[in-house]
Amino acid sequence: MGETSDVVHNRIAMLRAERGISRRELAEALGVHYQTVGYLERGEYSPSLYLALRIAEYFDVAVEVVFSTRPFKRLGE
Amino acid sequence: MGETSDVVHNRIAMLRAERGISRRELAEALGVHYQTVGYLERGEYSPSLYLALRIAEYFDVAVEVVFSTRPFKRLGE
DNA sequence: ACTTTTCGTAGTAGAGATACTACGTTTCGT
DNA sequence: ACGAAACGTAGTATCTCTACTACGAAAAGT
Repeated sequence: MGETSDVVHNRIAMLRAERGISRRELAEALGVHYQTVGYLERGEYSPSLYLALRIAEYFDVAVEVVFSTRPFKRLGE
Repeated sequence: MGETSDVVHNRIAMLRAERGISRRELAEALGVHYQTVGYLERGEYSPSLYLALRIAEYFDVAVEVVFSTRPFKRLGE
């Protein structure tokens, strides 16, 4: 129904920046189109659960580190 | 592309059994149709990331506790 | 035994996710 | 300054997810 807001926030761009890899590299590692990564980072839509699990796996972190129903805090505080 | 198998396994039915709640109760708490929970439990399809995050939140566990790209181990072993 | 709850199956309809192509813009290396 | 790489926008096509209705079967309550 989308009561509060069915938006999923993500830190893909941050994790990617942190590790210095391009969208194309990430997309290739995940086996998806490089534009798909762009759509995800811009929040145009959120990934399937399957993709989300593999993204977290790729970055070697828990799903909640990459995705959240609520906005992530900024780096300071 | 679905290289290996883009199937997502889940333990929704188990968690529900463990806590003694019905599909309808869970569905209501999540704000989804009660049939949707049935489809998920039977693996007819996997939830959106948004739903998956809220399911994990509802059961108060990490996403990886409920969902996995690989089959869960049985209780013994 | 009967009723109610729970679960499964089936079908339609609409929204969302992904692939893909093509072109424009910004950033980076040298 | 130039070319290349990275990023953004736009559009179409296809598949998946979710809602919803209706009906049947199994389990549980009384």
